[in-house]
Amino acid sequence: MVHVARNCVICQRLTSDFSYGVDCCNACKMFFRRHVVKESPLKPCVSGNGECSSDTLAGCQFCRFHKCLQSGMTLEPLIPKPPLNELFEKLSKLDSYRYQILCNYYPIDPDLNVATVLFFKRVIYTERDPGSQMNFTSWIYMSALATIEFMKMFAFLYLAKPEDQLILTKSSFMNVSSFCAAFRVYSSNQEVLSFPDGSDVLPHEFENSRLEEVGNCIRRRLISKFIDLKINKEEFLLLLVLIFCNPALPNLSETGQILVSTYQNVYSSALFHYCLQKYEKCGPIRYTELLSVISVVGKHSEDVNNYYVILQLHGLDYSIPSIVREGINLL
Amino acid sequence: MVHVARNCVICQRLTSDFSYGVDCCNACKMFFRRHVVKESPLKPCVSGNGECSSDTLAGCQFCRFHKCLQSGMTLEPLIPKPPLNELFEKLSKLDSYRYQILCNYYPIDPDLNVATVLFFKRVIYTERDPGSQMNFTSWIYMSALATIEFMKMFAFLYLAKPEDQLILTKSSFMNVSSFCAAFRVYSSNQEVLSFPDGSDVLPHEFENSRLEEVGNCIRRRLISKFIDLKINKEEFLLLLVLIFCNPALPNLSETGQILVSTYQNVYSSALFHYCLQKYEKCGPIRYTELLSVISVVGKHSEDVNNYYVILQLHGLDYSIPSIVREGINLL
DNA sequence: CCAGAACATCGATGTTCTG
DNA sequence: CCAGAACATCGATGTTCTG
Repeated sequence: MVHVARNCVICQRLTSDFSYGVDCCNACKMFFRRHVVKESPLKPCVSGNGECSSDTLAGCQFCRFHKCLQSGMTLEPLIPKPPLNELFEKLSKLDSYRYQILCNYYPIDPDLNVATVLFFKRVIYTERDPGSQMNFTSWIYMSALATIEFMKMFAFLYLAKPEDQLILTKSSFMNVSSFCAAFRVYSSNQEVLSFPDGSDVLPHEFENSRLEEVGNCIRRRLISKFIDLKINKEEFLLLLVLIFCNPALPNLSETGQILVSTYQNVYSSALFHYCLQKYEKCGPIRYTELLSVISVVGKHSEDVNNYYVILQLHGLDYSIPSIVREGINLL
Repeated sequence: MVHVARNCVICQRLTSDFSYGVDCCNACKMFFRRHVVKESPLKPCVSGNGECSSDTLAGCQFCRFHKCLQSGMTLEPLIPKPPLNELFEKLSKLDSYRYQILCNYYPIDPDLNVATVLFFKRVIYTERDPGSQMNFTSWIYMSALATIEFMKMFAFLYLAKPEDQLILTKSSFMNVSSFCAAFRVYSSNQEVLSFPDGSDVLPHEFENSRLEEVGNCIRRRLISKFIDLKINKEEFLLLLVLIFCNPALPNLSETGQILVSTYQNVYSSALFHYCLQKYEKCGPIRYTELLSVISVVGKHSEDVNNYYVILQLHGLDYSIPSIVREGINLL
């Protein structure tokens, strides 16, 4: 038996190994493995443009990792998959964390944008005075922020290229935010979307029949779907993650698509297993029903988009924070 | 005697030390010391915007180092100062390296810009076929590249913020390039600026009395100054560095000014010591004469600027590579 | 008391080895 | 033969100690 030396597809060093589906040296194998297993964020590209050449690859986590993805290294089996109860516990904690921020904090900066919230390690918030009055504008501002902070807790986001992180966040934080609000309202047996203090999720200051029509869809569509399906907390939590694990976004890079679709797989298979466990032979049907919630979220987001377009046409969109505009423009 | 604990001005940790002129902990002291002594390039800012907060400072070389500079830490005594003969040997090597590139290489990319050459670890060049014909455009293109590659060898450049690196490079590579060409021509007892193959440093294709006038200043001004002063290789090498250690550039950040003026100090004091050693009591006068060369470089650069403005006005600037345009726009 | 050498620690990376 | 645990190394950072 002859060992044929080939070049590592990542770093070009000579190797005779075939690991994770590609010809690569042990060092690159372990590098990739560790980052996926630990989900530790990548240091930014050393050359600044994500185009380190192979002789500098070893010094640039970012380029090396993305070269691994691009070369087709097996990603999915390496992703940690805790038992379902642990997973739900973790997701539930993250969701409470989101709700904590939403209800109790306010940032010092009154007009943050998505990129700032996403790329700053720590945005500075102050605790809200319990007596402080929230209005429509401050509620949607805080909803956006709390949701983005929630999404930031998913470490895999930081394995993607910064531009992909931005695309993913911008295109889903509004959906995630509505989805969470809808589940809170549904859990307290109400039927109309509202902010945590019970106030309306849409501005009230004008009358327009078309606005009212779209507004009512926004207020009710998601919640009635929840009622139909009698969705529970566990199902809610996994769907929540699936909403932003959407690889079909325009402009996502190749490695972005690989990452997102792989994580989508991981979470949807968790959902599938949960359904089997809970509903036994009806599990597969339940699973399909649950996935249909995601298309309802899509419809909801069209409603929101339409609503704001109408507002804008009538020049009534002055109270919309710019971070929310960023979220809507992409829907 | 009571040790009063204060906060490190860099990282806020408690400390009772006073080092390099500021209240700072030993860790920050050693961090700063090592980077200046080793002149090792800083890893890019982790948060991407150069605004890491004090709790993340320890993880971000870039922000930590610039906070050190900004807080007024003593920089100059830490800069390595080799004996003059070693310094000249080093500078001479770098200059030969520059000339090697100028005469023997050509990049694969025919239209590189300053930022790319500066921030790429390694631009890809191929060896020139000895028979390959260089024309005006390819010569000024290669002159720009070789000069920027030369400047990149000065490690202190990479302690500055990327935006300052760009300002420094853009505003001096044309001057450095002319200065080197002038010295080469002067050394071979000629009086008219030319490229290494003897061809003219200005394009020839048009007649215009004003162009001729400015062109002759460009061709002769620097060289006649060298002849006047009988400048030698050592003096040339130190002046060369002083040309781009110019802290008086517009838009240079505070830390950029600190860095550049400190290195300017180091090199001008080396020149002063050389003059004392070589010319003894006439040293100080010689030193002053030599510094006056720098203002001649300034005049030369005005000539070049005027020349290209005239070319542009007549629409005759089509053969100027864009990297050269970047160098002229800033003069 | 401060500068800097020498030593200690820690995290990332690379290599060897076991199942 | 490959996956991954265990061990080894290296560079950056932090602390102790000496002059």
